[in-house]
Amino acid sequence: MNKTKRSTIKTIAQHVGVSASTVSRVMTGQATDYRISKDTETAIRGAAVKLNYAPNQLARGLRIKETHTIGLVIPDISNPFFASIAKVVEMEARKAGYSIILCDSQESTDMEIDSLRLLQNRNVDGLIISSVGQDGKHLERLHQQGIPMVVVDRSFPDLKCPSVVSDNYQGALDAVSYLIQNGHRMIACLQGLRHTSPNEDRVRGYRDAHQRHHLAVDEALIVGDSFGENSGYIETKILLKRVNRPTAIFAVSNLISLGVLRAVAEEGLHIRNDISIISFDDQPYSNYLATPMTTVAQQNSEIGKIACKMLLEQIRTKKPFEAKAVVIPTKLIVRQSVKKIEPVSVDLISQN
Amino acid sequence: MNKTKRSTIKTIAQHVGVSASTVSRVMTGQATDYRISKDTETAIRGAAVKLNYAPNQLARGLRIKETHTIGLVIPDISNPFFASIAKVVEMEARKAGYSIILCDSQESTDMEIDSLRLLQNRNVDGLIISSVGQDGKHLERLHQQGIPMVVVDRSFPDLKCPSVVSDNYQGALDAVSYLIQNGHRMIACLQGLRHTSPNEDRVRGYRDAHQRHHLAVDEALIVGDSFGENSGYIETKILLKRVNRPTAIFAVSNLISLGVLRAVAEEGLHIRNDISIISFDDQPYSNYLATPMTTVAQQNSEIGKIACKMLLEQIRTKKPFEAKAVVIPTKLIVRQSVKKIEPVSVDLISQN
DNA sequence: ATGAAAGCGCTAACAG
DNA sequence: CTGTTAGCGCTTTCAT
Repeated sequence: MNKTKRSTIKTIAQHVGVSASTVSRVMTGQATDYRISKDTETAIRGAAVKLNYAPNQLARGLRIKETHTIGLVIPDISNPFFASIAKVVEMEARKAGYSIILCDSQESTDMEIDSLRLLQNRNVDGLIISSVGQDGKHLERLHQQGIPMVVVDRSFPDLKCPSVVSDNYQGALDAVSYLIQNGHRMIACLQGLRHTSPNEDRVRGYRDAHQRHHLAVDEALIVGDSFGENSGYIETKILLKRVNRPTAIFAVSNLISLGVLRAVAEEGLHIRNDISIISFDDQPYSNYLATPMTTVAQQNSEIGKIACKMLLEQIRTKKPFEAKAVVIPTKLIVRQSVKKIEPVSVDLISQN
Repeated sequence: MNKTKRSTIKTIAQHVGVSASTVSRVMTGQATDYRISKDTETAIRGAAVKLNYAPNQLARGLRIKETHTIGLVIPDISNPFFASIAKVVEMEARKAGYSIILCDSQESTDMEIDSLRLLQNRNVDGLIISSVGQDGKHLERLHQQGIPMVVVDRSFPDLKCPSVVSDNYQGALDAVSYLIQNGHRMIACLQGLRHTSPNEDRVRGYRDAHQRHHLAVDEALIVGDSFGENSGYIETKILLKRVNRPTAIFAVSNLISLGVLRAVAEEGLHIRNDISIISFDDQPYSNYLATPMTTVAQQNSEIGKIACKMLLEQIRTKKPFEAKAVVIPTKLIVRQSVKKIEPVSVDLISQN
């Protein structure tokens, strides 16, 4: 309706009686470089605020080929882990004058590829991505085109591009070792999306913990196929029906452990008394659950902050990619969801 | 490094041997409108995929004055409530061909105003905002300029702009009535950021519930000033020290109730036995807490979905604003955090 | 110390 | 059925 035309560089040029170029120079802070007289400068600045001028970033971006936007593509913004990363990325980026275009890939590779295309068409200056793909093919393509990017949470061995991830292997190793030290021998591993680096690394930690304690891993106890709540629920339901029920569960994500809680409650069982659990991802509520949960905490904010800094650095220097992989340590937060038990029968095998 | 220039409309024009306009017409799907020959069309399409052409959205936006982006500004993306709204907004928007520029205002009015300016400079086609401001002044300005927008979660009586919010008043009324019906007479209200509509509406519900039961409200029991966890923690600590400790708490947000849990645990007390609680916002974990929590559930996804639809509708029709306020019902989810007690002394006053 | 002109990539009259 | 031209708002040589 009352669509008051936004004032442009031209508007204020004729208002002051100078050329557009001069206005541009003042607005981009090159007044002194071009030795523009103090008078005209103040006149221009005055008119700018009076006419409420703000540069059209679209036009600017088209001209200088820099949009000061960065694309953030993550598998699920409603997952607190990614939400907290998004939060700090947005904050850091904004401080540096960048805006975030958010894409939720919904754990789908197709959606992810679509997002990437879309972001590229919008000329983002860089990309922060937590990829759901099995491989880094589509990322490699972008990389070839010289688009600055950093991968978070999930990494690809063959992708020469900076990444920042938690020490998933060590975190899992710590968790499962703790279970074993507490006497557990039948430990189920509720894994997430397969062939993704956090999943593989955590499962590897699970395996190695067994090996270090000279325990065989029962492949039938490694189940699940998604980081979501439902996978945790379904697999737990099945596990609990087994004649030979595991004494503990290692859940590979916060959502999965939520599913475990649901299943355990439904079966009328109790965490700790009936089955122990350790979950990846500490949450604000972890300590206030029916049984306060022992977790592997990731440093979400650190991950986001470092990723953003690395990306901005890349953008600024326009330097070729360094495939630097930053690994952030995790921390085992011991609470009460693990019962100390006397290992039975099985542990005759392992005399460590 | 290997910065392969993106192909433009021109590239493919000379490749095929036609003019740029023709290419443009084909790419924008106006081939038939302009009765372009099947031959040239297929030739153009062929070249487009071969040269991996994708229109530069910046240039396009500059020209047609539509960027197909919408700005989403929310107080805290790491709050699950807002994260879930962001999720569905992104999904709906994308389906319609729009991208989201995300701004986290960090519960600060200044940041919010900054975000709005920024988004305007980026020529977003519309805005979805959950404002932290005391009034709608800065929103009114945008509104005057004819920028399509819809307000979510928080609304302003004097702002003539569509909004979609939960029925906060009714939700609070239900919750507090439930407490009263269970015999509670000293009910603390842990409120959030004052002068925001959800807070005021919920507090009003709290008051009216008392009135309907002919109970006086003790103003000293209405405390707190932020939707954050810390406010809930601090105020609860203080409440628990009172000689005349309240028997129940009505917490106005999920984060606040988390603070309550922390304080109560720290004091060695137990939810329900020592103090009852109802909290706004149901969460996936609510049912698995030490004492499963009775909550007022909002329909987050609905809110986001409707807001997005309304915005897109506005953008499409370019129709003047309708100040339609959509109100989404809440639902009281009864669990076990409220103890049934025999009202003492005080209730001699109320013989209803 | 400032202006004129060209052009970023695209679309939309207008002209055949 | 297709091409020419102009222009969105900005920056940046190149002049002066």
